[in-house]
Amino acid sequence: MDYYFNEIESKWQEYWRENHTYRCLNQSDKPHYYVLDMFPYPSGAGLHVGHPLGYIASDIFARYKRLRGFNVLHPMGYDAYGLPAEQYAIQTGQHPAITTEQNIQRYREQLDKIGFSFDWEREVRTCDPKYYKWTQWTFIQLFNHYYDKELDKACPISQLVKKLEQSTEPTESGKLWSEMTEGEREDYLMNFRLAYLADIPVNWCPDLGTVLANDEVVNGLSVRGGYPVERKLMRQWSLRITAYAQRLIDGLEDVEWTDSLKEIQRNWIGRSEGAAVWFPLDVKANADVLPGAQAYINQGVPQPVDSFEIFTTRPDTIFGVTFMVLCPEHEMIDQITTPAQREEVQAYVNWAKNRSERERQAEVKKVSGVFTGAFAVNPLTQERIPIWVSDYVLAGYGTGAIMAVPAHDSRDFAFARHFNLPIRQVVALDPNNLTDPDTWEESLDSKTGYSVNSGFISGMTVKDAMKAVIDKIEEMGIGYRTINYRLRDAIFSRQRYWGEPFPVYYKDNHPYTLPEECLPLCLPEVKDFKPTATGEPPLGHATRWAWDEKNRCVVDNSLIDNVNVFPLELSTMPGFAGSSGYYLRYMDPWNDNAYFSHEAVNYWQNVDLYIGGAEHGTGHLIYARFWNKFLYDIGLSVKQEPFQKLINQGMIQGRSNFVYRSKEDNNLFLSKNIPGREETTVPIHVDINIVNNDILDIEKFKAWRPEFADARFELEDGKYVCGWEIEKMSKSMYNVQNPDDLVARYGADTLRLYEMFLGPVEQAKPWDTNGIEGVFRFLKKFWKLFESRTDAEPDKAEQKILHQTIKKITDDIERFSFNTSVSTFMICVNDLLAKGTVSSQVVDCLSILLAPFAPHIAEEVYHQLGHDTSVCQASWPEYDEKMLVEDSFTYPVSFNGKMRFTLDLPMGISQQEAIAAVKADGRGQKWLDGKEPKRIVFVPNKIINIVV
RNA sequence: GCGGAUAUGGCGUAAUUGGUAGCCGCGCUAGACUUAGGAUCUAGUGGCGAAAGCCGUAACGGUUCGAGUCCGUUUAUCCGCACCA
Repeated sequence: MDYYFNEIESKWQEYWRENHTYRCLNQSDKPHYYVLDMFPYPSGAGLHVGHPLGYIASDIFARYKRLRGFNVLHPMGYDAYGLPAEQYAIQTGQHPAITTEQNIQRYREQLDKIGFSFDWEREVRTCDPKYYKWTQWTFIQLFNHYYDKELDKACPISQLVKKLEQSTEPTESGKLWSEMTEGEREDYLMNFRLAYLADIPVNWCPDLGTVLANDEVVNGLSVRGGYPVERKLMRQWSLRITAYAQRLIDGLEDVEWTDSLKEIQRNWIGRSEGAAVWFPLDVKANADVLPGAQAYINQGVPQPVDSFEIFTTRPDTIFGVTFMVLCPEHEMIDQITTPAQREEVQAYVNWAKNRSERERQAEVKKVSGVFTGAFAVNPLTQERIPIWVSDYVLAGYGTGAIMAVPAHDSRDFAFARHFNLPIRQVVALDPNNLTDPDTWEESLDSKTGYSVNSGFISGMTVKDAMKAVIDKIEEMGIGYRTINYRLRDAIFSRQRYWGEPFPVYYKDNHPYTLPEECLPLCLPEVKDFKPTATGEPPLGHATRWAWDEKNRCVVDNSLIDNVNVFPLELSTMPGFAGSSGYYLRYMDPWNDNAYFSHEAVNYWQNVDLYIGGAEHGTGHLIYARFWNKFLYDIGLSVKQEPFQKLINQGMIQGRSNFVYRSKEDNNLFLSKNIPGREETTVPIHVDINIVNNDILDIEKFKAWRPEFADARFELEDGKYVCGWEIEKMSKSMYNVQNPDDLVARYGADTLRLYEMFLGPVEQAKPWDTNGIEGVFRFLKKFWKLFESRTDAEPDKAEQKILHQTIKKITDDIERFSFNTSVSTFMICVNDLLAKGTVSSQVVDCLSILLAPFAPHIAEEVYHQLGHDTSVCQASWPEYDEKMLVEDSFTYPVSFNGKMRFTLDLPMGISQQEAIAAVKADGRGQKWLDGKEPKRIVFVPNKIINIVV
């Protein structure tokens, strides 16, 4: 009987569904293992062949772990909130919930056909109120916690309040806590809450009508849609992820991720060690602008404006400072600019402010700036230095003010050259051989030299000088050792509809969170998905928020407590809100009373294996780690790191096919290798589904589009050969391969094996189906092998093949080398077929080995061999070392390092025996030529080398 | 510019981790069985050479009896960050 994959696959998929074969319980005597895929955003385009790549890999591992006796949690769900559904809603009026539901249905159908072993009873959707209740709940916890720097963890804000109540010191605002009004207290606490509201410069995308997080903007364009993004000051919710910067770096030590991904995260967090130094204003030099300066000079009253704080990673170069630079946004520019410079400075600041983010980034090399007329004092040398303004100093990093050392910083160097400012060398690779900096072509940024012209640090290495300078400034009280991070707080508001509503209302303009028992605060219906006429987010259209428990209800965007009416927050949460903790919810998705129970999290701990794309390296994977660490601090999650081992599946690119249309004759198409084709034709994308192995199906091509119905062809060898190119997988290039077609044609098992066979999971690769036949052929051969089995006991040769296969497959799975596993299976089946007979015992064992990879055929074979349970309840076979032992080893024999021949010798022989065997061999006699060897290198089971 | 990675036949890849480079698959060539082949099977397939043999893992150099693998320099490609002081 032939291998009818259709029958087999639908039969077992139904069996698994009916028997809840992959249901996973939270109680078990077995050890636990959690295998997770990054859950997909259900886009309208459906699943393409790139999605299942990671899912197949994780499914193989999950199935393998089950066979190894683990209780495996392997869930799936949907990251269902997102911009595309909402953009579609704006265009068509179709409610995003409906589109999303349809897309989810389609995804589910597609996934089911591939035969995954997900426990669908644990499915989560981020847009489900039962789920986002806990997203909102976590937000409330973030709001109600602050980061205690001494304990180095999040603590309840009530503890901070208690400290403030007991404190006799005034706060930074200058007032005692007890003297503050409620509003002042709320404002003050806002500086500490882990979820806080603040006026911050944000990435505003006018076309999307929302703000975006840093990782959602690339080169000044939005990741979604590619619209321009501008900087804008807005009142927004943010998460104080920067409080966790150090722990996010440290935690990378404890996880098994690739070095490159860890490095991406380290770079994104961007830790820099250095010093903050106060550069006082030179009051005398600025007397004409500084209020109170004359009084200070004449009568010695306190200094009116004290100083600028700068951050530097090169405190050792402080003797080389020749000017200071402020960012255009710096708040003190107005106070220090001299009347003579005022007009010019204001013009520059305005110009800088109105430049788009993209312009600024595109013109990085262009130097611009303006002198304020003011001067500061180098606190170490008492030297007077001019203060400039330039947009190469960024407002968001450090303090927005720098000390410029043009000799040793390339940007300062370019600035100094452009404005003709002095350059002073204070570091040299060779202190005895200094050259005039004015003749330099570039600055000396290296940290390997020695300090020169630098007072007490002259002669020290840069490293020592750094330490000495920091010690000195701390001693003098003019600065301190500090660390800066590039990481910014995560902007958490989106002016969009399709997201989690904030559980927040406003009283006297101050935000308060809803009581927990009021959650979830459901997303209301709106009649329009666009912003309101007054510029409010879409939720401003809502007239009734569906919520009326506990005698409270929300009407007209307002919370009514029967006495007062409070407006609600109208923005929604960003995409990463729902995806930051979903892996924890899978542990206990039915729980209505908690995010997840202590029992569940104590059992599962964290994700053992996480598979997904590296493109989430600076987004989801940072946010989720932050989210988890916060939940850890408040006693919910039990591990500091959410994802123990992480594998990044490589991106699958599209492989486009082309036909070549003659320039003269629109109906004539030339095959790729026709001479002169390149000059006389235009390549046209052709649907890859009507091309097989680069050979065009001419009839299907004619039927594809009316314009090609009368097409004529110039063929080669009777075939039309198409051209091809690797491009992004996209509808417009007709190169999207969806898995359904392949499943229909070859079956799910072939698709699964083929996706693995394509190459290492981690590697990016173009999709092509050129090799899929070979994998299909293998399954047919395996089926043939199964049908030709005998009831005899397996003989020695079979056992050797089998045990080699067990060993190889086991090793391959353990190191995620699934492409070599497929090869191993092929070799095994070829060997057994070549041998002629195979014992059903061997086939039985092979069905278990194959079950993770090709579960349907394995299940069918396993049952036909007389088992009445699912193959996934079998146990993984152990190989027997004895079956693998070779009785001889083939030694390469070399003379004077040159390999001359090989010699089969028994295992475990001694050097004497080996050399005797070489001497006995005719080839050995020839090379020794009667001489005694000078030296013998003998490595058992490796090599025999003879020096003559 | 900084950081990370990769480089092997016509193609995807493999190499017991320093030990006969090219397993497995695709493609290709020849053959068998066939009314037929988008089925199946057999043999061959890195290059040069009639053969013996020589050459060959991006390039050059080094360590080693022995290097695809380790070290150094260079080149190319991919990815991440990018005026982060």
